[in-house]
Amino acid sequence: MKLGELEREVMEVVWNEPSTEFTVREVNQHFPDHAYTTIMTVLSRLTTKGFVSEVKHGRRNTFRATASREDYITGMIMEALSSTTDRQAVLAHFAEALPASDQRFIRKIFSRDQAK
Amino acid sequence: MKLGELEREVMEVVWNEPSTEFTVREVNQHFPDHAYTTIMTVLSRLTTKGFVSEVKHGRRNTFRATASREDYITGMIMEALSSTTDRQAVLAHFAEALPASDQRFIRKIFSRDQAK
DNA sequence: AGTTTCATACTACATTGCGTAGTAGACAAG
DNA sequence: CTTGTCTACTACGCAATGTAGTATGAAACT
Repeated sequence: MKLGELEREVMEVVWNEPSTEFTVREVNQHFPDHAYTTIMTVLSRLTTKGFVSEVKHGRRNTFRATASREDYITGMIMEALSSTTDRQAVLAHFAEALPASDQRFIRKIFSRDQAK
Repeated sequence: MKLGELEREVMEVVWNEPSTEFTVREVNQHFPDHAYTTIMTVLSRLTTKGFVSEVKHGRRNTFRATASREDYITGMIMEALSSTTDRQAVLAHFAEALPASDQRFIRKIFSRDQAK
């Protein structure tokens, strides 16, 4: 599922501390220019979308990320990839377009677990 | 730039024959359930967005893709990647999540131009 | 030439997603 | 019991997109 701009910014906050449970107020403190209820709405929508889970602690509910940023981005990439029949053309294109440092990194990954 | 659902479907049509110049009617024939003018509007918007170029042939204009599907998808992947500070975590995650056949393919690419 | 056909340009409206936030009601603390 | 805070519910505006009608003008047919 796709995220809007503010939704994404909120996710950045919770992704940065994956094991922390945030109250609305704590999240809101990262967004001084947005109303408390705006952040509530966003968190609520993110809950519906499954990006955060809401834990009820009496009346002070908390939110935490259900998955990591890496999961999300990897998911986006997978989705992009799945939208073509010619995966190899895309992969090749993609590999070439990557900066050299990323290419080296990938090379390293794949030579490391060559055995597997 | 992002595409809507119908916009994307129209792009699929023109991407499938990159060197063909399509008239509106020709594109419309792939969408029997949509009005001619709907397809016109979509093609017009795709022109504005730069995904197709419009060539005026007197009164029967034609449209063709300005870039390949691979370009587009690669662009999406790059954009996804650029939205994190920790590229390597994502790349590693991504590499692991790929099906074995894709992994083999990447391995092959990178071992081929090891020299470069 | 006059009429019919067809393509395009322009305009318009509905829906949806998202950002924005107010208000009401519940509950807790002082 | 009053004041502060938290959540649930509701609402509104805007932009993107899907949808398509109408007007206009050119081409083709007779």
